[in-house]
Amino acid sequence: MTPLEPDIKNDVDQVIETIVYLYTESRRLTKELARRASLTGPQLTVVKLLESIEDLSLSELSERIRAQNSTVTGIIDRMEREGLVVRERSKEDRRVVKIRLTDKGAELAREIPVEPMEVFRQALSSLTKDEVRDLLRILAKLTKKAKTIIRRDIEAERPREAAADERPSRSRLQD
Amino acid sequence: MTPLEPDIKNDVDQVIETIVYLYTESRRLTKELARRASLTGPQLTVVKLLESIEDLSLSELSERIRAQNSTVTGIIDRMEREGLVVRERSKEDRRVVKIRLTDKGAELAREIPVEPMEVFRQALSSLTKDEVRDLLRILAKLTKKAKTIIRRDIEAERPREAAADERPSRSRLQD
DNA sequence: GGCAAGTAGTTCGTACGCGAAATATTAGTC
DNA sequence: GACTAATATTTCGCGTACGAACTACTTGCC
Repeated sequence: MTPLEPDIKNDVDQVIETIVYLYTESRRLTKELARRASLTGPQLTVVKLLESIEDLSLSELSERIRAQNSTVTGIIDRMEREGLVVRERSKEDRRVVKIRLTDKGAELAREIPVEPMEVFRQALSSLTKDEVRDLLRILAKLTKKAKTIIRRDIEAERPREAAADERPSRSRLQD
Repeated sequence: MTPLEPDIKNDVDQVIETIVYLYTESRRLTKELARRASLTGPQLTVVKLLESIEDLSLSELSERIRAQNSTVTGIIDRMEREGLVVRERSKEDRRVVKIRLTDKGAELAREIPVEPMEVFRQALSSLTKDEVRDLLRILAKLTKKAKTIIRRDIEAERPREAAADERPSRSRLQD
């Protein structure tokens, strides 16, 4: 591929810096807003998700908030302890656990008007339609390339010498 | 020409989705690459930072990797335990702790060619120069707006006059 | 000099966040 | 119907990640 020019390298770093900034600040603000309702960031996300969808399995929840099942188990544990949600085993498939808001959790959800990544949404509203389109197009191209790189890189786990053999080397992307 | 269309909301969500995807996948891959050197993601970041700069105080390190001092203390603890870095009290200011790579740490750094956020860098190289410029310009505008929102929102936390009343329960600690 | 205020780093408690292993249940095969 | 593979969730160990409280040291001020 075409190697980067020095000044482009600089722009690239700037782009990375910006994306990291936007992402981390957005998370931080979500956390701050959550704190006012005595919640954590992830808990707020779960509460708002369950408010709109209601009756999600733990796996579905994990997928939505981009976390592993083992992580979500802990989050739900603490929310259950606080009386915000309840676990219910599914009748059709007894392996599945459905998560629902309690009355207390639903009331809390109503009181909090925010959505996760709200900063993004508000900030994006300051862009023109064309800018949003451009942004989306470029980011889409970026994502496509990134997916290729990720796939290649995961498969190239043991490329150098055949000395390594202890790694099963399976790809695990959940997207 | 049409001022507002329903699919703009869709584009906005798409942009958010994409940025989150890029960020989280990039972190995941960094972590994966670090694992091959028996490191964690943050540890890899620290090693590569110290390779290029050498002699950073803990606070400077915290700032660079966008984490709190208390977080970095733990990371350095574990790296010191592994013999990758050493702590050294500064002569000029005995409160300051300088972090340096050991020979083992320096050698490890040399063996690892990656930098954090490497996926971004590689993926961005697939864009044209103009696209990178556009992306940078739009993201800069986005950041500016986001900063305004964040500042406004933080100020709203401590209302100078008693204008807050829609918040029912006072938030306590424990979050 | 002496002391109050500030700064650098650590400690502590809590909550993610992940991967590997364990458990429980369902589906597929003969 | 029993055996096996697959799926959903939990458990466990470890490493971040943060804010509040604490210690050690420095600076500012008199």
